[in-house]
Order: sequence, then structure tokens, then C-alpha cells
Amino acid sequence: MILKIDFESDLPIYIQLKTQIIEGIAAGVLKEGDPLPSVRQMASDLGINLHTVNKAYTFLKQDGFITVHRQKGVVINSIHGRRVNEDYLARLHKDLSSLAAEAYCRGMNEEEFKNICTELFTKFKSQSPKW
Amino acid sequence: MILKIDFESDLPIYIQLKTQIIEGIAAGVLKEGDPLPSVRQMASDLGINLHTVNKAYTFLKQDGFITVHRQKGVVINSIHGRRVNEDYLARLHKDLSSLAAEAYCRGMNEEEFKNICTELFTKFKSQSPKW
DNA sequence: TATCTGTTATATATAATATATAACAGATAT
DNA sequence: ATATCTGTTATATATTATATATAACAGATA
Repeated sequence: MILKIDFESDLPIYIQLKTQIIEGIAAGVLKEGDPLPSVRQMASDLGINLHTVNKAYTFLKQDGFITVHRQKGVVINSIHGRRVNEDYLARLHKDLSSLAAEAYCRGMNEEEFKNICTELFTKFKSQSPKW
Repeated sequence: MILKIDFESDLPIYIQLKTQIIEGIAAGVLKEGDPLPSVRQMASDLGINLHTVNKAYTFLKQDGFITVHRQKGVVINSIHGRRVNEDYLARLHKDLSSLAAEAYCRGMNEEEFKNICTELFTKFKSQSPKW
């Protein structure tokens, strides 16, 4: 999987990594059982520090997206490792509320907002295998 | 309008301020022409620094949500000051893509995701006046 | 004139982020 | 066994973002 770091972004590198890996899973580029490069390899590839990669992996591990097998490396989990729980729902509602508020303030149509949301979701759904 | 700062949040204070004011406009609590407290008053009310408030106001001003009349204070703009432009659309797509990806990865249903999005948007729509 | 605005400047403190080096323990291949 | 690859942990440092503190300025108002 190809990851791109934007060093000019206001988003921290480890957040960019985490986000792109989740999007990779959603897009079906990363499937259950697929390996991720070691922290050292990934760091070397991207020209960043080992600990920055490790930080991203730690968050992904906490959220159940990956499992770390010592020596086997990092492996993508099945869907069963990463369910919708209360904490996640609360976070999603909060984040979506901010986006909906700004969209509404800027005069965006309800249909348009709904379409963008569903199109993005559907796109992932069509790209990745069922689980 | 009642603003609440979470000093334990991972979100910076000025981002919390900016977000809550935008949500206040979307919810109709803040209407066109309504004044906001001066940077010093707001800072005093919330127990934070004047410059932190000023930073939030500066971003809101840049995005057209408020206008600063020297001496009159800070005033909420009409919708015409804050339209959907290319930069905003790009940002919205990027943010929504992250959220949609994680929701899909966690096994959320397409209907459920759509419903949350539309419910939040509709809620703002029902609370605030037409513009 | 006194007092309220937003704004700007400067300095400092704190926290988050990223890097650098090193070491450890488990696993694998030679 | 030894070398080499894992993730992990520890420590230290540099950089940047965030927040605060103080002060001053210029416009507006009472």
C-alpha cells in the first residue's frame, strides 16, 4: 500500500498514517491478514522516525484494526476486532456534528450533504469485500 | 450563548471556541447581527487568555462567519459572508472520507451512517431560521 | 478625558510532536 | 550458537503548537 505523508499538513504525521491505513482497509487495498511493513521499514520508506510509525500502530492496535505478532510483524485484523462501541459512536456524533453545522451554515443543501456522505460510504463499500 | 471549554480535551481551546460558535449559528442560538462578547469579556468569562479568544475570532472572521466592527464589537454575519467554496468542499470531503472509512471498517450499516448524517443536519435545519 | 473596542508586539511557559540512540526480549534463519 | 529480524521500552533532545502574561496602539464612544 502506498502511503503519502504531507509534511506541510496541520495534521500530525502519526494521525495521517493512522487515517490512511484505515482508509486503505475501507477501500479494500488492505485485507484481513495482510501484513504491514515493520515500524523500521515503514519509517525508512517514508523518511520519518521509527517512533512516529510506532505511535500510529499503537493507536490502530488499541482500536482493533491491527494485531501485532512478534516476529510475524503487523497484520490487518478481521472486522471482528473493530466493532462499533459507545465511545466510537460518541466520537463519530461529535465529529459529524461539527461538519454538519459548518455545512449548514455555509448554505449547503440537505440533499447535497447527504449525497456526499453516502457517496463516500458507498465508494468504500463498492471497493472492499464484504465482511 | 453558553460556551463550555473542556480543558482535558485533545482539541485546542481556540478550536473548541470556533466549533461551538459555528454550531451555535447552525442551531439558531446565534443569529445574523447578534453580538459576541469582546475578546476580553469572553476570555474573562471562560477563564482563558484574551489571545486564545482572539485566535478563534480571527479564524471565524477569515471564514466569513463574523465581522468585527471596531467599537461595536463582534457581530454574526449573514449567510452571504460564508459560502461553499472549493477550499471548503475539499476539506469537507477529506474529513468526511476519514469518518466514512472508519465507520465502514467498524461494520456500520450504510443506512445507519446516512441516518446519523442526515439527522444531525436536519436537527440544525429545524432549529435555525431559514436564510 | 476616561474607557471601551480590536489589534499588534514581545516574551515566556507548557504540551504535543518528532527525532535520535540505545537497549531488551522473543522469533527466525543461517 | 550466532546473526538478524521483530515490537517494545527508555531516555534525551529539538521543534512546533498552544496558551498565557504584559504592554502598548489607534479608533470609537460616553
